[in-house]
Amino acid sequence: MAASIVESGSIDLSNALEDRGLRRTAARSAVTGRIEQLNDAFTAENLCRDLPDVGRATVYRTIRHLVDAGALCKLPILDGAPMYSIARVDHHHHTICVRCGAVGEFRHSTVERVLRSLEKEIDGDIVGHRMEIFITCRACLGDQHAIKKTSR
Amino acid sequence: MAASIVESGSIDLSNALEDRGLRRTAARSAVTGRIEQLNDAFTAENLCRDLPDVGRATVYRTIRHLVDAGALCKLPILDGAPMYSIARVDHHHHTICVRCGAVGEFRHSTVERVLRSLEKEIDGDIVGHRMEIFITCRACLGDQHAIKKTSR
DNA sequence: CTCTAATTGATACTTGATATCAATAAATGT
DNA sequence: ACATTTATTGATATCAAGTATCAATTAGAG
Ligand SMILES: [Zn+2]
Ligand SMILES: [Zn+2]
Ligand SMILES: [Zn+2]
Ligand SMILES: [Zn+2]
Repeated sequence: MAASIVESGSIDLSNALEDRGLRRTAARSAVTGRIEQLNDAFTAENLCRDLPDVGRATVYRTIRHLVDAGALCKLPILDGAPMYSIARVDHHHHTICVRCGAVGEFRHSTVERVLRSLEKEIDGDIVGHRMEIFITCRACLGDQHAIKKTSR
Repeated sequence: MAASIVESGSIDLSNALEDRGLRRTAARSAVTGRIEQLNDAFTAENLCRDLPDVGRATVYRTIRHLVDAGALCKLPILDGAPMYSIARVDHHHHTICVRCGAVGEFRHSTVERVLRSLEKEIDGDIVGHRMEIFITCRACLGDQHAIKKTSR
């Protein structure tokens, strides 16, 4: 059930696919390899550009498998394409730098406690939640000349 | 500075536009009127369908103005077009029914307290946040035959 | 090595949204 | 009321993100 965990604590992406009964192919290895090489969150188009020899459809399909497997988090961005980041710990939330797009993770038990206390107040059954904190990251605070990494 | 407030506590949409120096036109009144008539969150395409005599560009432009004015909340949905809902109170978060798409609002001071306590932990300056709770709403719990309202 | 089912990727298409720009309508001043 | 100016409109073209199709290829089982 639980996917393989590598030293860093994050899920091994190829194994995550294999665990779902998917074949190990060159195209999928190219995609997972590239994602693991990246340290930051990325968009599907980023990957397509980085991997011109892998078809767009395959890039999108592989990302979808990884999200379904829980190995990638899909972060809806207010305008434009969603970003993806490797899910390094089990349950967490994200920080997103509004200047450079860098994505971080945080865990805070209080967030979950808030949910439990809201259960009374909310007119229905809670089935999930999402929280993002928008920040100006340390790097961007120190660099007045920062440019959006995700060039569009 | 603060936009006009009507009895219900929500912002009057036409006034919100006027407050931004925009002209009061028939097309804009049609859009704001329709939004106020709707009780639920909606997509841009919903409005276009409901208002065939208003050009798509105008519908999208008017929505953008209303979001900029803070009169509408834009809710990024994981797949597909964002939904919009009237901002009824100043600062709040949203519940989204995963079955029917109904959007609600909630306020909880603990959420804001969590943020303050995270300030130490987060590597940068917090500039904003977003939280959504996914629910099965009361109506959907009682109705096994519920159909997604947002037909696609 | 063979066979079968899964996978790939070029292409066409869909959807959501924006840019263009001539025609129209709102505000302003006379 | 009328002329002038400027904002607005909306048909159309275009863009962007992502999916469907499907013949050709390839992985994995036997
Ligand atoms: Zn994550
Ligand atoms: Zn940054
Ligand atoms: Zn519901
Ligand atoms: Zn809040």
